[in-house]
Amino acid sequence: MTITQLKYVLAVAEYKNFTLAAEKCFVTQPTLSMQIQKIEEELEIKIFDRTKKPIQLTEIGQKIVNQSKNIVNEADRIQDIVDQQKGFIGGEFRLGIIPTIMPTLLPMFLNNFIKKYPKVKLIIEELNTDEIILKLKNGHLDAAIAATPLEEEKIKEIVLYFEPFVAYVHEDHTNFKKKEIEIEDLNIDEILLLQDGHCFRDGILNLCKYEASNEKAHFQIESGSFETLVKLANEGLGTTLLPYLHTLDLKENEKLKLRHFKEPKPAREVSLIFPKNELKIHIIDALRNCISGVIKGAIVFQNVQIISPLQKKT
Amino acid sequence: MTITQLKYVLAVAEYKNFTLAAEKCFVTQPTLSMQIQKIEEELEIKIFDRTKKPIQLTEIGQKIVNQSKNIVNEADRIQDIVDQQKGFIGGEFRLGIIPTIMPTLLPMFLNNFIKKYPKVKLIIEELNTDEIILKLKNGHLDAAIAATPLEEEKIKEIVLYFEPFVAYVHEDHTNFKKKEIEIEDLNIDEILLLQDGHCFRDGILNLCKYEASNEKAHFQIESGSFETLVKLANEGLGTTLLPYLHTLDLKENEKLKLRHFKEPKPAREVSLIFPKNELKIHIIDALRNCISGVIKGAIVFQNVQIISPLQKKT
DNA sequence: TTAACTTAATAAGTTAAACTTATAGTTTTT
DNA sequence: AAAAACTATAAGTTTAACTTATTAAGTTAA
Repeated sequence: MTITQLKYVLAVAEYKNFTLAAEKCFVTQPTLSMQIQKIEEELEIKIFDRTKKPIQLTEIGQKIVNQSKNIVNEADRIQDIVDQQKGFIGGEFRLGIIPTIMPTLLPMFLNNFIKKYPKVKLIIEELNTDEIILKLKNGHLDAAIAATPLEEEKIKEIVLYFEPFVAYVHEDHTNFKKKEIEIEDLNIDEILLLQDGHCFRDGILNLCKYEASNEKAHFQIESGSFETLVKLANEGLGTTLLPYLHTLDLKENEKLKLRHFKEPKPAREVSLIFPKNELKIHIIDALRNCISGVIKGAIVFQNVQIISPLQKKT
Repeated sequence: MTITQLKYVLAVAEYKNFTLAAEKCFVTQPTLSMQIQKIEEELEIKIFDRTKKPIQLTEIGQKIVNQSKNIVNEADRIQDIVDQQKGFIGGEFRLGIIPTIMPTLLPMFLNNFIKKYPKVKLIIEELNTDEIILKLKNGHLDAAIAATPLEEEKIKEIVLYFEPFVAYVHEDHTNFKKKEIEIEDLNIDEILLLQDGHCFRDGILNLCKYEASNEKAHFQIESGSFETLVKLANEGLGTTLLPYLHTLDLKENEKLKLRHFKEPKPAREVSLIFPKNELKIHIIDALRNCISGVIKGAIVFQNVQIISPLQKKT
């Protein structure tokens, strides 16, 4: 049994097709067929059920695939360990970003980063916080950008910036007449929120002293993007809260509806998070420097109070 | 990088000697030298510092060795997975046993087991409970025999038997005159205990309503074996508690000093414990049946109260 | 239902890798 | 200084991995 054979098995399991899998492995189809046969003979089991079309995994085959993923993953980390020791800034780097940060932050640093570190192959995934934590722990991600603090045992957080929330108010609302508003001016019943799963939503619920045990009957409208929420607010359907960076993209007439909070402004803490093993710490450092550089020009430091992204457990 | 190369690296790291490592790997010394060189070239680092005698690992080499252990371990599990699927009873099986169970239980079933399952290569280690839990979790052990319940998330327990505690009392002590004694007759200050780390000790402390926060000033005498404790008790230095199976090995004149408890007798629960992944469940089943068989002749069921091996967190 | 197509397996041959024996070069021990 | 212990190198063999070419089997389309 070789690591190469395991990689072939994983490829066939993924593509359900020997020919395609062979291409992806940069070998010819007979090579791959023979190697698969060899490992099947060695273990004296069939990994694939070739009678089905497309090819299916056998029961034991599925178990072997799962274990093979572990092995191949762990094997790939050898190179990471070496790179870290050498201080080499390069190789694959998988970065997760939560949806409410992705569209504003990514364009600010991405170009800069890939020019500065051309040897790094950055693979970016949009994921919510729960998925990110899972993937950081099992090694599918090298780092992520999310709202913190998360209080996760095996995950380290480095704060990048504090992003104040800004209220987006309809012209007819009483808050529209105020220059600055306070948390007490908000009514949980009239706030438009992102659908569940977005940690930004949890943060807002904390802000409004929402108890996790309550029914959700109030929130009839929940969207997956701020754009929708802004449009709904325009229709007079409620107030929404936007992270500061999102407000920069609004049209001029929409910006008039923004109302900042009095200090200390409610804000979210945005951090670069990564496993405590610090496997790719050099790339993480590079990334942090890069983001800190661009963010200084965009967010001035203010007196803020941090809203936790975790739901309060009453 | 191949699994074979990683195994060679591990062998050299273990034996600090290419020639010896080569033997253990069943290849010639040049083969091993060349393969080590090859992986070093591929990673462009030196794993071993050959200037030192005996050969030492470099800093990065140590990290690679650690990771290689993971990989090789995970790779070995492929065969386990296949064996499990086939219901094959064989291969290596690593069993941990706590020191207070080892000398009495092991001789009772070992011969029987190895005759019944000649294909199983049983590797037995004497370890205390903490070490056992650690090694079960990281895969260095396949199963273990320990006092339970342990309330460990990822570990499954199958009760083998309940083993009553028996008091061993000096002739001059008031308890010596009683036919049966009660827990209340015991005074924590005069009980001879095993040194810390043995879970049997923790069990006894629970039994005597010892509070974990107390000072340990009372226990001046703590030994690593029951033999010593018995001798100390013979000298009139205190009372000790023995698990029932240990009392069978006492000399006739010593047996006269044993005092059983009134029912419900304090007892420890002895279980076969193993990771919930149930990787070697067939061997575990075989082992359980084997032990249950011999134990039925040795311990008759009685009314008992289980003493937890965990220290109570008042 | 036959022909064309898709896909996996097999055969034969090549290349590359892993391994062997023999030997040279170091360092350590006596 | 010689012997011993140990690793590296060289040359050659065996084995394994891979290639191209072809066959076989199943699927789709005419």
